[in-house]
Amino acid sequence: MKEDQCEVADIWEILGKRWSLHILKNLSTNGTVRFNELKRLIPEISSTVLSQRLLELEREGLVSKKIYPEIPIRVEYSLTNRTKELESILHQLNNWINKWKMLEKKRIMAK
Amino acid sequence: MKEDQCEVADIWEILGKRWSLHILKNLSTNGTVRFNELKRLIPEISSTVLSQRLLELEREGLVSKKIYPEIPIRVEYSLTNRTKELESILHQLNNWINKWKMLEKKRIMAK
DNA sequence: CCGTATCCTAGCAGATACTG
DNA sequence: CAGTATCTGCTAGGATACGG
Repeated sequence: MKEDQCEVADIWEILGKRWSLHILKNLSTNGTVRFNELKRLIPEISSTVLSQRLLELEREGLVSKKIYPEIPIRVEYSLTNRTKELESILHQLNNWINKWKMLEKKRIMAK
Repeated sequence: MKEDQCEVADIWEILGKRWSLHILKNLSTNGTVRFNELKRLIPEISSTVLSQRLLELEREGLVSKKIYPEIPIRVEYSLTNRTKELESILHQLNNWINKWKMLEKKRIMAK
């Protein structure tokens, strides 16, 4: 009885978490980003959560992490190849939402 | 500064909630479904939560509700036209996940 | 600079019981 | 039948402070 829907639920549990999408989106548009840079790009996020999300995303193979053992240390995050395909899907989702919000506005104005 | 990403996050907050996808999926495959029918299709869900989710989904225009004032009362839920487009996106997402899980398995077996 | 450890809090999930 | 009301955990998220 555990069919495909459950799998979607799995990924949703990762992507559905707060900030996951913000992170992916920022990596998508900025390419390679450092930890604090990311934090500046998403000002409302806390280090704790950003760290957690990145760890999860890395574990799931959605984000790759590169450590440069310099002083001070430098860590760079980017999307993996696998995530590139996801990008297009997210893009579609985005379009869908925008279209839908526009219609929403029209409906309200029409009243 | 509230650009498109924020909108995606919005929708994710709805869809990302527990059971939302299960509900949409069931409506997708069964077409028109009554409250208790839905509850039977998702046995682990409670009335409280099902009711909440349906309300949220309805508010967001993802689900339509039709009330037949019979006795006993009959209420039917179904997807809206707008949600149909979403279906295809979710389907793609599903494919992506499955593909990705297969690769995952292969990697583990290759060890 | 890049995080982890700690503690605190809000809100969600679920069980149960009850109404039009 | 189709819900709402209420109560109780629980845990994800957030603020803060500190360490490699």
